[in-house]
Amino acid sequence: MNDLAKPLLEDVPRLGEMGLHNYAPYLMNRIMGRYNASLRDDMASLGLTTPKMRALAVLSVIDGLQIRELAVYAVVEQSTLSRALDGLEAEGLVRRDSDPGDSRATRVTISEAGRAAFETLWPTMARSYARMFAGIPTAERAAFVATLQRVLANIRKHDF
Amino acid sequence: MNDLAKPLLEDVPRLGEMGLHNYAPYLMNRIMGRYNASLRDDMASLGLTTPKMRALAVLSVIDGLQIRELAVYAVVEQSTLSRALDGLEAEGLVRRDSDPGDSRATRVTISEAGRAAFETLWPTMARSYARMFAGIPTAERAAFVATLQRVLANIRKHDF
DNA sequence: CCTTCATATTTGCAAATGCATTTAATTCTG
DNA sequence: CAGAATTAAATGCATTTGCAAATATGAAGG
Repeated sequence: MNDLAKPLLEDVPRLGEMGLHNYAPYLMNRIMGRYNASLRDDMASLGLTTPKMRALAVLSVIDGLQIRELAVYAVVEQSTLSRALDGLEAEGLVRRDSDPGDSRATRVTISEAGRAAFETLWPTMARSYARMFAGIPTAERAAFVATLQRVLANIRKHDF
Repeated sequence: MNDLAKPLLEDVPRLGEMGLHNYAPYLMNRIMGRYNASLRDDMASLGLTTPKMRALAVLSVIDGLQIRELAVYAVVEQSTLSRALDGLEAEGLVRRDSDPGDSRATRVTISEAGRAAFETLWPTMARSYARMFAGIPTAERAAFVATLQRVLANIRKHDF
């Protein structure tokens, strides 16, 4: 066993000492739990599920992704995404075409109807976002996003 | 309709303009998606599910909560928590006692075995946490947590 | 004090989820 | 270049989830 690793492991602070409200992962779960739940309710009234909504949101920004890439971006299990795409395709909001460069893969394209659908739900998302950061100055928001980007870079498996 | 609300709604920036990687809720979902998935795998090998693990984590810090409070703290649907507690109680990790002051309610207490169980899984959580914030200086972490607390205060429904 | 409304928890049930497997295609290796 | 290992996506299936209803208790109003 490595000598250097030991002190690090022994130095782990206890959760109770830090307190839940100073533990970033806890706070982030609390926040996203509420954010996603509230968004899910809004989406339900528009006939969309969370996986469908996330797929549309990502595709509205980066179109023509492979399904496995979309799964990473949208933070949805690949099998769940596959079924969400069945629905979106049936509703004419996206198209699945075989990837010309790799015939195992499928590229997903958002349709005009899909863009229109996202346009109708975006104000709801934007409203949630505005509420989250209400009263937080621009500089603080920017610093926050910068840290989020560093954290994502630390833990992501894929390089996107 | 209120005059003041209109300009705000029209001013909503588009997601595409901001880009996914500058959109805080997106980044947080990406981060927590990976964090929770990785933790879930680790917990599975210890025979615990995410709801069980979260309940134990919260109780290790704040014991004797009512179930509905625990559901909020642990970010678990109450019906799901109810079933997770069935499991934890059967394994002797927590106890459910009728609340003396309100016999509709149940207070949940962590047992010694429960604390011990959490002690064994905490190093795993701490390792994930350390990895997330590797290379991020103390001051930046503190600012980040401060912003998280403000955001939570903005969106939470309960005052805890 | 009784009726009505609200709150805490559990449970039934249908739907959603995710793991593991399958199918199909690509890449690697000897 | 044949065979083995890898990757992309879809699907079968058991588990999990969460909504809604049921149960039980407490609080409020006339």
